[in-house]
Amino acid sequence: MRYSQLLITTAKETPAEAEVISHQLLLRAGFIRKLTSGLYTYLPLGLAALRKVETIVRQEMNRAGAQEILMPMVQPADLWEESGRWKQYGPELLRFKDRHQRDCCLGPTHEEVVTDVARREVHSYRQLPVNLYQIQTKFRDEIRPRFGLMRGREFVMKDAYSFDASEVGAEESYRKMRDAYNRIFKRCGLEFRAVEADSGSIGGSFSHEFMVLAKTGEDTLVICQSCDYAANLEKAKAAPPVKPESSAAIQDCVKVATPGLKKVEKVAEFLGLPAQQVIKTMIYLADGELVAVLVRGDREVQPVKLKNLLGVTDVELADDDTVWQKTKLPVGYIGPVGLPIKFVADQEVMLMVNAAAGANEKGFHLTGVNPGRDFTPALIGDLRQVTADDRCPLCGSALRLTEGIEVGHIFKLGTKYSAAMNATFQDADGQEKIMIMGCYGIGVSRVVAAAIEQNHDANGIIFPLPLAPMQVIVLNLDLKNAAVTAAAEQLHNELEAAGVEVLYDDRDERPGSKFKDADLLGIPYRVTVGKGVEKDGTVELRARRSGATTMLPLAQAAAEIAAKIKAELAAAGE
RNA sequence: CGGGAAGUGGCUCAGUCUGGUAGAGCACAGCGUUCGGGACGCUGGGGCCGGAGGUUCGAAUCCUCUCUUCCCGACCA
Repeated sequence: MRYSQLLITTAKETPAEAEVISHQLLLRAGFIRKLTSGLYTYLPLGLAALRKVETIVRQEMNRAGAQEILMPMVQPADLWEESGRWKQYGPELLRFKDRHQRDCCLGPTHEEVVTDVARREVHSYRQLPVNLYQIQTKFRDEIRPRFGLMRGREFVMKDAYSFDASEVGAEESYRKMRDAYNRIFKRCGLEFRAVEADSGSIGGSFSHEFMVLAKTGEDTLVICQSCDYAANLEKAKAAPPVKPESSAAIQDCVKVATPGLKKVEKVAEFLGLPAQQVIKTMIYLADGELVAVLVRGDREVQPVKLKNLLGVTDVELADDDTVWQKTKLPVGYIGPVGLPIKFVADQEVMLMVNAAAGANEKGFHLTGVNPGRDFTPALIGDLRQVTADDRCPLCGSALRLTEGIEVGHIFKLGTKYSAAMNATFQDADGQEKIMIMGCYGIGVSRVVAAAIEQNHDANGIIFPLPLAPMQVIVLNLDLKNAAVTAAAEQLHNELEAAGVEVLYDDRDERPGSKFKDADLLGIPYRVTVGKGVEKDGTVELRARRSGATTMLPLAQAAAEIAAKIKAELAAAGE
C-alpha cells in the first residue's frame, strides 16, 4: 500500500473532544472520525485494525466449534415481548415503528433472535450442542457515550450463544468459550485477566468478564497476589469475617445524645470508639421500596451485592428528603433497633458486640447494641465492598486492586430465554426438554481501543503485531534520489510478495514528518531507506516498541523481515 | 436525567469583559530554497463566528430561548 494513495490525515495536535489516550491517538492517527456522539466512521487503517481483531476472534470461535451466522440488526418487538424484555429493557433499547406501525428495535444483543433460530431449527438432542455466533454492529442508546471507541452507541460485537441438552453439557460449552476467550486475548497480545463477574440484567447463574489491564479502565478488579482468584470489585467476595474475642461483657442498650453528629467518624470520635464499632445504616430504594442496609462503620455498601441479595433489578441510595417524607426517620441517626422498615445486614455486622448505632431519633445514638438481642435483619449476606486491605477469600493472601477494561463477558444463561420462548427439543428418552443456554460477548471495536490504552508512548500507538493495521512501514527518505527510490520500491514489492502487510511511505515529505507519522501510527516495524543504500547497500530496521535498530543488506531485508514477523506471530499463538 | 465546561475556516486556539463588520498557527493548493526526528519564504483558496429571536445606527461580542459536543454520576461489550 502506498502512503500517497491512502486516505489518511494525521494531526499534530490533540483534538479537544478526546479525553482518553486511545481516543486521542485514534483521531490523531487518522483511524476514526466522529459522525456524532458515540458514532464513528472507521477510515482505512482503523478498519484494518478492527479486521485484525475480527479475524482472530473468528478463527478461535471456529476452532472452538462455534458456527458463524448473521442475524438482522432490526428486530420485531414481538420477540422481545415473548422474553419479557420489551418492558424490562430501558431507553438503551432504541425502539421505532416501521411504515406499518409495527414496533421494532435495533438489536443491542441477540438472545431473542438466536433463541428463535434455535427453536425453529433444533428439534432433537442429536443436534445439540450447538454454538452460534456472529460479528455484527450493535446499537445501544447509551446514556453517556464516551471515550471514543471505548463506549460508543454503535459498536462491533462478537456475540455467541450456546444451546445444550443438559447442565453438564452447558458447563462444557461455557468452559470451551472460556478457553477460546483466553486464546483470543492472548493472541491479540494483550495483558488481561478473566474475573468473576456479576451476571447483570442478562440474568443467569454465573459469569466471567475478560478485562484488559489499563489505567483508564472503567472497572476495578480485585486480584489475588498469590492464587488465581480474580473478581470484579462489584462481585469480589469479602473474606469470611472472624468472630472477635468476646472478653467484654454484654452491655445494655443506652441512649446517648449526639447532637449534630451524623457521620460515622464523628459519632465514633465522640463516643471514643473505633469506627468499626459503629453500625452504619444506609437507606436504599430497591425497585422503589425503602430498605435499610447495615454495614460496619468502616465499610462501604456494594450496591450490586445488595441488588443480588434482595433479588431486585435496581437499587439506588435514597435521598434524605425521600426518607423523611416516607418514614419520618432522620438520616444520620437511623439504626436497626426498632427500625420500622425492612432492613438487611452485612454478615460482619452480626458479629459486632456492644456496637453504637443510630437511635432513630434526631440527635441521639444508642450504645451497647447487640445483634440478635436488639435487632434481627430480614436478610444477612456479604454486602460490603472489598478493599485493598482485605485478604483473598480463597487463600488468605494479600489482594491487589487494579483498573481494567471489559472486553469480553461470558454468561451461563440457563433456561431464562429458552423457557420464556419455548425453545425445546426431544431428548433421547423421548421427553420434550428446554434447551440450556449460554451467551458470550466480545467488544471487538473496544478491543482496538483497549489495545491502544495498554500499548502507547509519548510518540503514539504501539500496536501488538497481531493487531497492527500494517506490519511494516517502509520509509523512502529521498524520493528524488533514484537509487534510494529504486531500493525502497524494490523492498516494498518484495515484502508484499512475501505476504507482509506493508505501508510504503512514498510521500514527498521531509524525513522528520515520516518518522513522526510512522511512530504515531504504531506500526511495529519500520524500515528506513536512505543514504545507507548508496553508501553500503543497507537499510535500517527499527522496532517500534523497543526502538532497537539493525542494519540489513537490501538484498536480504525482505526475507529476514518476513521471517521475523512470521516467527513472532507464531509465538503469539497463531 | 442531575452537576460542570465549551461551541469562531478541516484541526488547535485568540478576539467577547470595554459592540464598529474576523485573526494566528497547523492542515490544504502553487512557486522557490531545504531534506535522517513534524523546515523556511512568498502567494492563494476556505469562516452567514452552532441556530432562532431580541436590544442597537451597528452584534462573534449584550439579553432570551434553543441545539450540539465534552467531562463527573446511575448502565454496559
